[in-house]
Amino acid sequence: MAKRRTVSIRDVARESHASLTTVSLVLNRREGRISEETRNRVIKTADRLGYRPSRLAQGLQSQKSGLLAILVPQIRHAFADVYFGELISAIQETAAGRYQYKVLLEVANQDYIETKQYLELFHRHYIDGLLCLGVTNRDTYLRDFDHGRHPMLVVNNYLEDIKLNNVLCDYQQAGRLAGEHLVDLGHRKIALIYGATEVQTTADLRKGFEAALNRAKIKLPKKHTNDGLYTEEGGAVAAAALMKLDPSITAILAGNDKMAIGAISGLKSLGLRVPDDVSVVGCDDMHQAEFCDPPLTTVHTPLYEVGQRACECLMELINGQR
Amino acid sequence: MAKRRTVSIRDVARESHASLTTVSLVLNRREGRISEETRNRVIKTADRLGYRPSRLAQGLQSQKSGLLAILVPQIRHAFADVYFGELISAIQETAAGRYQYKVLLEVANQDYIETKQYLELFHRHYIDGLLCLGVTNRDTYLRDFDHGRHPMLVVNNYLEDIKLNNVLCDYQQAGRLAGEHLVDLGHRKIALIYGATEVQTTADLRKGFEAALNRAKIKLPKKHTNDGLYTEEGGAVAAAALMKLDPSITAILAGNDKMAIGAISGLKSLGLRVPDDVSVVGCDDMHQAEFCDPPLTTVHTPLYEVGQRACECLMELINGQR
DNA sequence: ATGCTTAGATAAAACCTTTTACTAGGTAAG
DNA sequence: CTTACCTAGTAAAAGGTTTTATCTAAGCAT
Repeated sequence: MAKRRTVSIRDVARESHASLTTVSLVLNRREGRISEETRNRVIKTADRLGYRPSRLAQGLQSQKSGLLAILVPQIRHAFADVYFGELISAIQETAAGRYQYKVLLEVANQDYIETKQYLELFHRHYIDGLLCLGVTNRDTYLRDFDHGRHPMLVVNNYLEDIKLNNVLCDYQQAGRLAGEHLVDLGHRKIALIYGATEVQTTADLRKGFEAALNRAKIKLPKKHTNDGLYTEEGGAVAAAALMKLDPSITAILAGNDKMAIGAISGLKSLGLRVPDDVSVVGCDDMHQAEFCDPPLTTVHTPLYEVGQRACECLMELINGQR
Repeated sequence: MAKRRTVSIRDVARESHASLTTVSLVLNRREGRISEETRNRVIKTADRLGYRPSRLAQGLQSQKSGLLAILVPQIRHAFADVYFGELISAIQETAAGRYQYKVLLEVANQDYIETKQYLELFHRHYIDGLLCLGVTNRDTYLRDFDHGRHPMLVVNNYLEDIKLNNVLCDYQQAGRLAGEHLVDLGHRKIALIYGATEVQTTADLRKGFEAALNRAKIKLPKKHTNDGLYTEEGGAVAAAALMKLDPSITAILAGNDKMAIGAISGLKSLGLRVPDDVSVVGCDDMHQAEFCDPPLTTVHTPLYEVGQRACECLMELINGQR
């Protein structure tokens, strides 16, 4: 590995018989200060030497790292989850495409939270902004951000008692749409498999769903709801338990597509046919849903747009706009 | 937003009546050079002031960014893909846990490749190492790395004519296992839905698969193979086309689970029953596979381990070991 | 008293940029 | 002729760390 020293702005200055300042001004295209002749000479030299400004030095000077981080909870192989993946794709593409920002990946495990790594990220000038995904009410550590000193944003969720910036889609409406759909199909005994009670958007989904049912004079009693843990396994177990409790159920809304897929699998292993015996509706519109048997009916939530918008908002915060 | 200047090592030095050097030595626990008394004084002051060394300054000094990048191809919403997600999870966890390295996300779109951003990443000292995912033979731009000056690694793939470092699992064996399994079940008319011909590991899978069939005196003629584009849609179309060409096929191996799921969906919409009429075997062992109807038989490829190992190898390259 | 060693500490250089404040030389206005 | 201003350019500071080379005072042997 050849120990070739990296060419610095100093080298360009020397070789083009100009000062550091001049080179910097030319390369950052501050117009009007430098003569055409000098400009060309500098650019040519920089090209010849293959000069590339060091991001580290630039960052040190500007106190900006040009990086933002995405913080996801520690679930089993977090990034293999389609929900997070969709958001991450949106954020990465927006950050790279529109803002020349790069995206860092962080997982909030036990130790990470205890040692407050998420603050360290800012203090040590690793990042300029932070996006939090998959936030629940248990994530009280986010209170550390409520003074609003660091640009950060909660994506597709919010916390009841901590005031933070957030971008999300309307889960109440999603719940309402799903409810109306099932009612229109003539169902009267309808159940809900929710994700986790500590997630506000789940509460919203339920609220919208229940409101739609109530409008059709249908109740959503406790025995018609169950926790599916946001996983396929959980969905399967929850669906089976629901049917055992009340075999007359004819429709189920699941809080996300993973649980819906699990629920279908669980129902089938009970010998029930989907959708003939029980209808299942999901939520998220995963690409996979289309290839299930039967193709899953699902409420579209514009995750990609949410990610995009979140990234834009974060960049505004970073640039000091509201 | 309070304009509170960040506390630097200089402040710690002043407040603890010691020199910059002393503070630096203490904080980097170079043993033996500093008296116990001074050490304690410095540590206490640093604590009191809440001093945090700036990663940018450290990086500038050490010429290390403490970052590695993962480069994925530009497919539709790249990160919402379970295959990449699994690898990324493994890499992120290994990098953060064992090496205190952070992980950057990069997508290789047209413009990215044309402007050689992947080289820029190194030249501008953004990253110390690079992991390339989803590489195909068309990615000839990787030739830029063949002088081995920059620590980089191709993950779970390799290129025939460019010599690069890589870590991968044995797809020939995966193919062989799948082949033997289907032969053992008594199938004689067996088809293959491959991912993309330009991917070496796909070629390996096919080689192993064909070898296993040949050993049982079964041929794999051209009309028994088809391209599934690595997607669910592709798998569905490919499966339908195969059955149209030769309705006597009774088993299909798909190069990954997404295509397998698509194939099942395609077969069902032709009115065929799975597995009664046609068996389908996938490859990758996606978590989802278990909840398909019927539960998908799939060859386990140790993606998590591959990601882990890749990260370890990359760190060795970064640290100058082979 | 002189020289040698060592522990403890430090000044200064290096890493690479950007920005601020300044200079010299010229032109236009009063 | 003086003042003001413009142009093209530069020196130096600032940003925050680590490392190298140097310094000082004390202890000890000669």
